[in-house]
Amino acid sequence: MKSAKTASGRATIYDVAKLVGVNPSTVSRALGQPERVSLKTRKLVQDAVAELNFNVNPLARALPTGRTGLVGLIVSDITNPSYFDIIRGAQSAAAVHGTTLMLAESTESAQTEAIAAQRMQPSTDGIILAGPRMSDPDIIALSEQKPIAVINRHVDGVDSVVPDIEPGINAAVRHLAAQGHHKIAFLSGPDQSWISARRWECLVACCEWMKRETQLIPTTAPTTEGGRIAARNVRASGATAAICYNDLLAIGLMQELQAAAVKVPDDFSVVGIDDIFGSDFTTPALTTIASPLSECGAAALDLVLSALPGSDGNPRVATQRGLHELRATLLVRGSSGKLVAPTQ
Amino acid sequence: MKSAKTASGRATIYDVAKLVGVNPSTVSRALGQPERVSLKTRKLVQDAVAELNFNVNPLARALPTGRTGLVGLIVSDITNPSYFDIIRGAQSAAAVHGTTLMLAESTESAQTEAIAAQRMQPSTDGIILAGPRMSDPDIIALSEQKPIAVINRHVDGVDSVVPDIEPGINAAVRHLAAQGHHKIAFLSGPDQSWISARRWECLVACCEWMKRETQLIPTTAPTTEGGRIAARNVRASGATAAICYNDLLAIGLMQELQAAAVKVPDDFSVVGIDDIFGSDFTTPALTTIASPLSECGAAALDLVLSALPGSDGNPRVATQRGLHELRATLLVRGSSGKLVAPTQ
DNA sequence: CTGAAAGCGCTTACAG
DNA sequence: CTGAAAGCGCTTACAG
Repeated sequence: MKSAKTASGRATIYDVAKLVGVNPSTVSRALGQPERVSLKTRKLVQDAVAELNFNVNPLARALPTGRTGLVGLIVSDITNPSYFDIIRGAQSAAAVHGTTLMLAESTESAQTEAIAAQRMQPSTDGIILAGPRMSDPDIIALSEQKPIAVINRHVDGVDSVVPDIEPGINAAVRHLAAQGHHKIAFLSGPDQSWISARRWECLVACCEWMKRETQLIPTTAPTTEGGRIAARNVRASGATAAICYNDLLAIGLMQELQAAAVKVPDDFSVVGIDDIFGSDFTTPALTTIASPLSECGAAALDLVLSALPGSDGNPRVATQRGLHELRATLLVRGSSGKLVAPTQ
Repeated sequence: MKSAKTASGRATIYDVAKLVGVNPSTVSRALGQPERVSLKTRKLVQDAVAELNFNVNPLARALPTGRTGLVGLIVSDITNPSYFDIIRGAQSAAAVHGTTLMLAESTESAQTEAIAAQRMQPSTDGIILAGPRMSDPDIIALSEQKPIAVINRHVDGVDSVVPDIEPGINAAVRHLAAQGHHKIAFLSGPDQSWISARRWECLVACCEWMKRETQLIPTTAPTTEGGRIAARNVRASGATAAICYNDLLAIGLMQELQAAAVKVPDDFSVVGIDDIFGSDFTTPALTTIASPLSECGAAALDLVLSALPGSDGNPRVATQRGLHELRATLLVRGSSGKLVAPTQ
């Protein structure tokens, strides 16, 4: 540490004030509301700030104002690439607004998630929950303290960002049906995943309409490993195609099927959801229902920020704001296609 | 917001103190140094804390103590999957220590990076710079204010984490030489990337020793797109194999070569560096020099934390601390192999 | 346009 | 073991 201006080694507005010969409050004004200060002092303060290499301490500022300039982002599993896009989107949006992101992970545990949220709560202006595992009441309780935005889940009265999956699922089922598939398996996500249940419901409704069979295959984890493990059950179900809760599951499933000499897509078609990085690296490239994850992250950040006192501040659902880009769309690549050797 | 205990809607130690009937300072002690308070009051305080759902405000605590419990992490490009592993490693390590990560991005610009660091500086206990683009003096200046740890770069007197790339490069060159390759191209990283220069130097030395030719191919960006663009120059160089600054470059190069009907690895071998997520999804799977990125993130966080007043606090280089796992190792997969149809 | 004062929520010597 | 006081760095009515 360098010879200190202050205990923490940095210059404060008092140092600036002394150098300029004004009151600290004037420095504060020159910094925060320059129009309320004479051009001359403004200039003097700027010079002193530059000379002392002064930066305002956002933490100290946060105390009297209640605004920290920090937004928390809690993801359930930082290992999961889907969240990378969300993090990226939120981070970029944050940068635009001069806000900084605080990152935490719930490791798929509702309790860890709640604790992380509690801990972040006092030091942030608001929190984004990406794919939360917490209960609705817990989330609502949280949202009563500070703005909360939820991604991929709907909670009454809480701002949420959930891209419309229906067009994607519809397109996928239609696509598979057209290729001769009659029974479509669904590899589900974690039990507490709200969005997994929605996707399954949507698939059921769609298959009913299209007169196709469908079957739920539970998985041990939303990972490639989980997909691998589920492969046997998928095969045993008699389905000839699968739509998976996420791309990781789909990739794992495909790998395991191929390891068992099941040809994709000739013998079996695989469809993922998300379009994560690398999903087009596989052979065949993964057909997937692309979810605008990065946009979701950005939208969630915008929601939090606009819910802050000073903004318009009406809770709303991003998908209802006419954010037309927040919908899932089918991306047909190589892993889905005509059934060459039906198993039934 | 709920009916407020305080302006920000939360209970403070004053509320707890009032409820218990003690002085706020006693509450503070009961929370921070419970052994300095009678068992009875400690219990009373705990109950009141639970009843009021009180959480200490880390920001307010930070002001008198100078410790924020926050560590900043600045990456040059959040879009680059290599950084995901670093972020992940740092985040996990942070969670273990009850520390929270603040995330920022420099978008490959030295200036943006410096600004981000300046902004983070007052509100964090220390900062991790992953693949910094800033100049040495700037980094040193930063490190004089708060603990700094640098990943994939060496700066005099600054804690740094840089996995030993040499064993990986050596193994790669040996491997390629054994497969009949005589000229090896290197697709370089960004100009300001310290580690790119080191990797190139290392390759030159190794090729010299092994009596192989090598040639530097500059790239426009460390992305798949950059790899694609470089493909033509790589081909023109007469090299029959390439080692790339990172996997993204390698994957792009491979894609473009394949698009031009160049067979990998029969006509040309491609080797990446990092072993990012998805690098084994390609066909052929990418041979790569695996870098322990996640461990680097964790090690950097440990360095920052241990440099804090109260810890032993001697700057050192992680690789010198006997962290044997921090070395790169060759992962031979399908994208490298025997030269079937040499071009020269 | 600027100063002096009080306060944001917490901690920590200093007394007792 | 506990209270009263001062202070961390900043902001914002309130006067002038």
